[in-house]
Amino acid sequence: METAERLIRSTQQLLWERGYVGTSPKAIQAAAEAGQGSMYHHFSGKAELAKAAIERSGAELRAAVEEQFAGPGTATDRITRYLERDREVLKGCRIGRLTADPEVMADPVLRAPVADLFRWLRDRLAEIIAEGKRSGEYPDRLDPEQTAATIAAVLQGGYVLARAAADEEPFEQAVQGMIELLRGVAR
Amino acid sequence: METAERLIRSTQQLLWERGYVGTSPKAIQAAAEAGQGSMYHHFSGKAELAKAAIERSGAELRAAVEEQFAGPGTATDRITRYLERDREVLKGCRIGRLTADPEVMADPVLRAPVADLFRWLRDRLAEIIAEGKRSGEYPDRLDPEQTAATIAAVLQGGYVLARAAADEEPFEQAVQGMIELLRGVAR
DNA sequence: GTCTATAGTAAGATAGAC
DNA sequence: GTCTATCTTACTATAGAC
Repeated sequence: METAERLIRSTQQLLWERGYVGTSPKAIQAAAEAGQGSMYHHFSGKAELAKAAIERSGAELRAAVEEQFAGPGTATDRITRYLERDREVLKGCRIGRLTADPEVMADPVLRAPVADLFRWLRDRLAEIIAEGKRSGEYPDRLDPEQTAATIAAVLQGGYVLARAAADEEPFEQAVQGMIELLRGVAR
Repeated sequence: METAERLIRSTQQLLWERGYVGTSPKAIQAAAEAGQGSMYHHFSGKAELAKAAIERSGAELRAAVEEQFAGPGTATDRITRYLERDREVLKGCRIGRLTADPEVMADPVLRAPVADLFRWLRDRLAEIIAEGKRSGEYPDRLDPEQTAATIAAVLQGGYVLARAAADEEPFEQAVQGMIELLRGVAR
């Protein structure tokens, strides 16, 4: 693999584990097995590398989610498939964790791909719920945007609860609770 | 105010804004208007100070939540009051954000108060839901622990969505979506 | 493209005077 | 209790040789 690619992937991993503030160029270089000069040849610095890494992670997540949504079944089926997908729960969300990073939030260039991913996810969930309403699966009173935000929030919050407990259980409970509520509202 | 107290409060604030990894002793001293020697006289170092600050924040949050729960009304009323309480949404959760901090998660002493708060919160929510079941407000099939985890997760995830968007709206949507689902399941 | 040398700043803490 | 001096290591980058 080329050096630039190794640098991006190592940065993705480190941002996931330690965030932007907690990740040093030196650590990236070590993980990528690249020298100092090599890193600064390919990227202007930590920020540019992080931008590339965050955008890459966003694109990967989008593709993975789209895969869960794509299959057959009712809206509830498709959302359930997404919610129940295998996840590294205790590692948390690669993109969501960046919202806790002060320097990512302060830099519009770094925050943009984070904002974009969640904007896209909520829109996509709202579409599926709207389809469910049109097909008669969900009642008229169900608000697609609200419900989409609730579903996205349960996942992100589930990670928080699980990491706090150092145990996947709260995540699984939160997700199953959400699925039950969704089934309750569905006909 | 005494120096030790100022140091704790400044640390609470900085942990909230920048996390543990992003907060330096120097920044704490500046915020508390305390000298280097002063800080190291009262606390052994950054970790001990953070421990005190996290425990303090946990106790404060617990008291605030208990206040929302304490009033009159049905289970749904009380949970709704808690969900709709005024919050500094874009600042995120003071305790929840620490689950993104690698050094807090790695240190059992720092993680304990975080784990305790969320354990307590989920238990407390589950109690209220169980009361709602006993009073006939909620159906038998509703699982208190699951639903409690879902509610706690919606709040934590709502913060994540709002910060990503730099806008409180997704938080409000997620919360209202949750309230609607809860009302839907209640009789 | 990659390497080593260099550099200024900050992190996190200790020592000892007052 | 608080202050200043000092220390070691890390952060983040630049410069210039190869």
